Amino acid sequence: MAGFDHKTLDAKWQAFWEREQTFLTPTDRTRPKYYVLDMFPYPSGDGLHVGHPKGYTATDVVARAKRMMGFNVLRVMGWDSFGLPAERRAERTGEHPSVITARNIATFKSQLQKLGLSYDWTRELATSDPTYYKWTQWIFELLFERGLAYRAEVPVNFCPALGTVLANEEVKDGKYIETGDDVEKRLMKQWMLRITEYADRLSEDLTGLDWPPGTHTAQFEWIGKSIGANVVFKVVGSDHPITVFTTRPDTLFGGTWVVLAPEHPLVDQITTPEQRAAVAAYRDQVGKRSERDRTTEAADAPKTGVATGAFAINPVTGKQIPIWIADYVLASYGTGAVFACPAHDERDHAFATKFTLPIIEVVKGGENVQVAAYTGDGPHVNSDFLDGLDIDAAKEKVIGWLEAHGLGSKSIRYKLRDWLFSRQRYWGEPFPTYELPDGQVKLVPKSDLPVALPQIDEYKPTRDGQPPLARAKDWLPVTDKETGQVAMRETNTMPQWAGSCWYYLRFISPQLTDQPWDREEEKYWMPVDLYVGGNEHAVLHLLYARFWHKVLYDAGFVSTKEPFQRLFHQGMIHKTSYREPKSGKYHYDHEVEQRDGAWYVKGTNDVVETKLDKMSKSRYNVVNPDDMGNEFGADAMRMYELFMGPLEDGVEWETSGVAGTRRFLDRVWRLLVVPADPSSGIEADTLSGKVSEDAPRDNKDLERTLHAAIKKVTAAVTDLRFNTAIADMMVFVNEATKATAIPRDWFEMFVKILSPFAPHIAEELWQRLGHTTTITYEPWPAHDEAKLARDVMVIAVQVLGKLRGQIEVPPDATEATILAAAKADHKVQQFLAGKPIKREIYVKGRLVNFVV
RNA sequence: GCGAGCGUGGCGGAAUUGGUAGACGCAUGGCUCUUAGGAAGCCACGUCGUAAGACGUGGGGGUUCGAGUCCCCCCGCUCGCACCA
Repeated sequence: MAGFDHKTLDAKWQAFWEREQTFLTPTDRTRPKYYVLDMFPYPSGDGLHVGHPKGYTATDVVARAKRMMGFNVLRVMGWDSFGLPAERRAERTGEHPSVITARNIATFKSQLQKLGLSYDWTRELATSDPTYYKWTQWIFELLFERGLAYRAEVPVNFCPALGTVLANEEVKDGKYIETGDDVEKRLMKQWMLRITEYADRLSEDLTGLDWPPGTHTAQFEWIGKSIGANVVFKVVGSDHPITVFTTRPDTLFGGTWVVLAPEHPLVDQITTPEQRAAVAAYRDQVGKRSERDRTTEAADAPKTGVATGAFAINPVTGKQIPIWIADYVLASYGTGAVFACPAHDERDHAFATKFTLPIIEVVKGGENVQVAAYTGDGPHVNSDFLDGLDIDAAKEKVIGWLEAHGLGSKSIRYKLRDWLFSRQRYWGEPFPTYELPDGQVKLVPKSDLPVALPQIDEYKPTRDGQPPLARAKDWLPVTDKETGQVAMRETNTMPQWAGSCWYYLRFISPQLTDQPWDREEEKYWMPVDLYVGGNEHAVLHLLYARFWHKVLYDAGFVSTKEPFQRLFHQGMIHKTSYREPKSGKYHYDHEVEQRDGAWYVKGTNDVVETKLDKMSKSRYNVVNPDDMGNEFGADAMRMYELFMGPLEDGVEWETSGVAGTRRFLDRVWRLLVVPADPSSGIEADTLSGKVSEDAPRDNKDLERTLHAAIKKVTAAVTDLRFNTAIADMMVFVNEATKATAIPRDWFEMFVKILSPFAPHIAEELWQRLGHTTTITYEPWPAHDEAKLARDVMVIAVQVLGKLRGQIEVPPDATEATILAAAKADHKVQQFLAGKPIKREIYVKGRLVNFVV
């Protein structure tokens, strides 16, 4: 054995931490706090792959280092345990989802524990636990009481053949993508959350957050605030005017027709008898398309539409313009009606081209607006009182004019829609509501929470398409205490997002039974100082959680406006997958071989395609962290996860890289320990004697690399740039391996900075150095800037920007002596060769450049 | 289509932010030790060249004493967004 016995060490120290409760959250409140949080996983049946621990290892290094730096650290893990896969499995096997979920959680937990992650497991929680979802329901009641939860008839994708509701993603061209069964729009009463009420604050408060710019932008654009105007178009021969929303009221003079969404209520009233058949046919055709399909076409895609035969009056020109219907206008956005200005809008231009409608230029600056729309700025033309103004000035003026004439007003719209909060599933939080015979909806009294999920015999929807909870016949009726009437419980459940909207608060006091969290503790711990997770949650989860948090803030239950002060997305770990193109069959990497630059199934001529893919069981490219831990140890595995490359980058897993970090740890081990080697007569480990109190302290190279590593690792805890910090630790160990002796305090400093990365071996080394307590709370070493200086400065000498030599000078050498020394260098002299020096450039401590 | 980002050895990646390109690691080759295998240690490792040296960060051009880094054009890849009025 050339190094340490990782199996013994990993088990020994994991047992020690558990026995000593080393990672129990501290209770004194005098020290500064640090709340570091991982996005908690959905405990899938597949277990962990090596991609999961990347983020968890990064946060673990931060947590462990912060503890040593004197912070009280809140470091916790839980389970986002409601969700579809467990329900689907239950449908197949009849096993209760809670049983499936509990088993998966046990697997995940044991896999995580084998990595030595320093979670306070006494705070573990699961969103599907009634003691947890009791408070999810409690927050829902708060939303309801504040007018932010309401019920609405919402069209859902209903598949009669399957008797179930489908997500938009599952429907294409009116068919279920899996089976091809017809899908119809069916109105269902659904819970909605009024997130749009918080649109402005969700947008504005992003500014103060330390978030990746991409995520910041994604949320900002998702909310999609646009400022414009509502403009009233009178309809010829009708009392019902059309209100359109536009962000370009300045182009009204170029407005040559109006388009209504096919579903617009006015369509029936205004369509002329001649056009009725065409309109009906078009509406029928559009009705089959989902809104998603309608909105996933390019702006310049060919347009469809039908004229209603009716005419509207352009409010600024007074001219009559035709009214059309077209599917690119959506009933659910704006007012469901637009006016078209083909000269300055791509969609309108495509429409005008298709149906030969007039195009009037009103902003100068483009080429020929008959050929292509011009969307840039410029002076207005053909626009009466707007002529000569730029877009901003024209907008302001025309809105003033519209308001003065009662024909419109300034208006703000958001892309963000209210949040559809009902799911027709079993494995989710039941709504704490019931409906009286008269349709009135009431909340279950808070003292009766939680409304627990009832047992049912089958997890499928009912024959008539009711959600699975409708099968719980005994559970459905409930007596309203106020009126004595028998009411019916809600059969929808909440979406998976619900539980993850507030779990970071429950971690603060997860065992509390009479409150969701302790208010004083919340003031101490919030906000989350560092939140790490994948960027697939850039919008939905992170936006929904912010929304709930703001509601809780308004209600006085939390003390911060925002939950997550700093956000970081770790990159995904990929692995090559091998797939036979014909059959679509995947192969493990040991089943394939490379010949003449192509890949084949071993021993055959069957070609396989290679692709760098996400790890997934179905692609046969999963690397299991348990295998890595068994072969190389948890510490080597942890270090490789962070050494692979920058944390935010997606990289390919290379198992040979783990062997490299393992070799590094073996080298560290041998600095202190001579490993037992029975074959050469050494029966037990002994201390090497290399690390000693009286080792000479004049090894400047060793001291410098130590302090450089301390500096880099300390910075890495803040920057989350671990790969180069590990490289610097390797440099120190290479230097220490060369040294004949290492002062004991230097080695101890190194073991301390190593400990967040490789805690098992660090604890063992610490103990063998004679310490009796854990290294977890040892004070973090500080680097000494003076010790980073070298005895000699190496200065590069360039002539005309090309490297021609190097000189060594004392660190305190003046510029003049350095320049003189550089000129004296014989190699440099060859290139100067009597030519006059025009310029001498000296970059402090780095280089000299002569221009000749 | 629009937007953002990226392109560096056989591979993952470094580069003090305009100052010695290739740190650290993987893979590979050589040597030492070893009965052997393995481990460990040492050395080499961008290309061409015996060497001096020349060339070299996707390609082309520019700014500069000096460019992987800044500017312009092109090529390629990745990730977002996708008729939002």
